[in-house]
Amino acid sequence: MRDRRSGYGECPNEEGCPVEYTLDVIGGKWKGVLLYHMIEGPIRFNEFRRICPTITQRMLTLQLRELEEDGIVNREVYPQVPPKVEYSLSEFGSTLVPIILEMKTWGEKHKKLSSIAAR
Amino acid sequence: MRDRRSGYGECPNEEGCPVEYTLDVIGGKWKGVLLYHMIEGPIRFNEFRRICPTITQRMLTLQLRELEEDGIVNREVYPQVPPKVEYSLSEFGSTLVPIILEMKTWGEKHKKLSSIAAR
DNA sequence: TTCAATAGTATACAAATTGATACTAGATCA
DNA sequence: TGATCTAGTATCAATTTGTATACTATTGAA
Repeated sequence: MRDRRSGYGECPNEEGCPVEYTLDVIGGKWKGVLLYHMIEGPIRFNEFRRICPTITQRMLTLQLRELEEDGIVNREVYPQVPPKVEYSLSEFGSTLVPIILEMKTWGEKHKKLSSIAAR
Repeated sequence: MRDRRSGYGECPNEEGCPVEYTLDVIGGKWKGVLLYHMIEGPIRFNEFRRICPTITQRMLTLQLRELEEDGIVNREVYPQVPPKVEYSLSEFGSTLVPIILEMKTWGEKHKKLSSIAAR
């Protein structure tokens, strides 16, 4: 549902489900996690890779590009060698922080509980 | 990342990202939307279909089954013909409501703005 | 001089997720 | 008698996501 013109936007059945709209923006497989790690401040490409070692370079690139296209993250390139590129939440992206923090809170609470239950 | 034993759970790099954990539970393509429509109370299979006409029967079944497996929704079958099956948030599922409501709030606000911007 | 580091791109392929369509049973309605 | 309703299955196709590997340019360090 990436293409907003053929997906959500065209469906005229009602005025559109707000949750569906939100998921259209942050519903990518890794987007929530990436946004989470940007809350603290700008972060570099390879820092992401170290923090989430299970995401591949390709996926990281793709998800960051989509977030950039949607105006959620800013990408700043420093003309250095070796290259330095920093990703950070845009002003618009910052409006998503409450959602991400609710996810963090829930995860912290129930991750703990499920690891206890697993004993 | 459905299989918690091979996905999130096995990765021992740190104690695990809470947002990743949360997305492991509600990250399915339609789960957020389905949970949202259950907030108001129990809802039947075909009611979901009418409310979200773009979800296929198959996907609806699959996503509801996963939510059920994870203890997030209750499925109640009424022995009638034609059949009646109601889905509702479990007590555990209700702990996710704050996340869903944040998504709703955000969607309502920015859906409006983007439809204005589109003129 | 060769190696490491950075932030990627390119390519090929495998696996997982999602979608489209047709089909089912049994009661009720016309 | 045949159509309609419900809550699904079954099967196959298409899309998305993931894996693996090789490659780029430039600087600085060993």
